[in-house]
Amino acid sequence: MGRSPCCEKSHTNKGAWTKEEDDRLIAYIRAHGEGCWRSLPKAAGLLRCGKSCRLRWINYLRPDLKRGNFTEEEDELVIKLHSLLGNKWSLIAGRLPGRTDNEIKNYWNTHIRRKLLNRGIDPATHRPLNDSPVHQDVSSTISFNGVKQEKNEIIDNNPSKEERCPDLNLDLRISPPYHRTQQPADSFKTGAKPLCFFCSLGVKNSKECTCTIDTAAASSSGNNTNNSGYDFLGLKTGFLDFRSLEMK
DNA sequence: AATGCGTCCAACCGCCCCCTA
DNA sequence: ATAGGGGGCGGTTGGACGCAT
Repeated sequence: MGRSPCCEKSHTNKGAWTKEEDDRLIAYIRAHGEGCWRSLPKAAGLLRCGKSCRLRWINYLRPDLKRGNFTEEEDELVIKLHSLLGNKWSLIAGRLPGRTDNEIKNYWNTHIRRKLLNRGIDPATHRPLNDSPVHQDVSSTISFNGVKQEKNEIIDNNPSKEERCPDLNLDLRISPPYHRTQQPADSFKTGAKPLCFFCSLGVKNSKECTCTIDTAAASSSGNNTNNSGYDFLGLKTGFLDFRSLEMK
């Protein structure tokens, strides 16, 4: 017994969307906002699966989408983020305003993969193609555990530890997401604690999350004020300079 | 003009996670 | 505590298009 289908497939259209369907979806969302995708098609008079409506809206109809070619800066940012996050397209998209995960995924597979291959870099590992597998790390991409390890190394301030992914020199600074999460100014006003690295990336309830730890510590000590000095990564620096995570 | 091939990208599929009752 | 539902995500597919032969 599998789970119940998200919609009655026999009564739904599939394939390319028509102009009329687009108009109906846009009009409905303008009037009612993004709500329950499952019930939206019926309410909007669309013979579509709710998921299909969601995808169409997010990837194509949303008014804040940036259409057109990727800039060189966007290219490089995607490459850097991919080297850090792997195929977490939604997280990568969260750092590129106006770009969708689907768009970035397609762009990666069609353009950037080839670009990296031309540079002699394996797009999956971000290592030189002729690099012997014997010398490669077990993980094909930099995992969150790897990030945690790096973060701990910073905190430990121990420069003697071995570097990961030595071929990569990531001159990357991660800033809070452009959208989706709100915090910044208000959190300072209200005294709310800035998000840790994992929360800032949109990873919910991560085991690595330091927000809850700090919050618990703060509440247990009766101290509910902002832990000033910690940035959104949960580090004591003003920002995380990924040069300190250099993988050269 | 017809055909074959490669590329691009919108859309689908199925799994997973999270929330809620 | 847990099962079920809904939403989100990543992988994959297939049709449209352009170019070469």
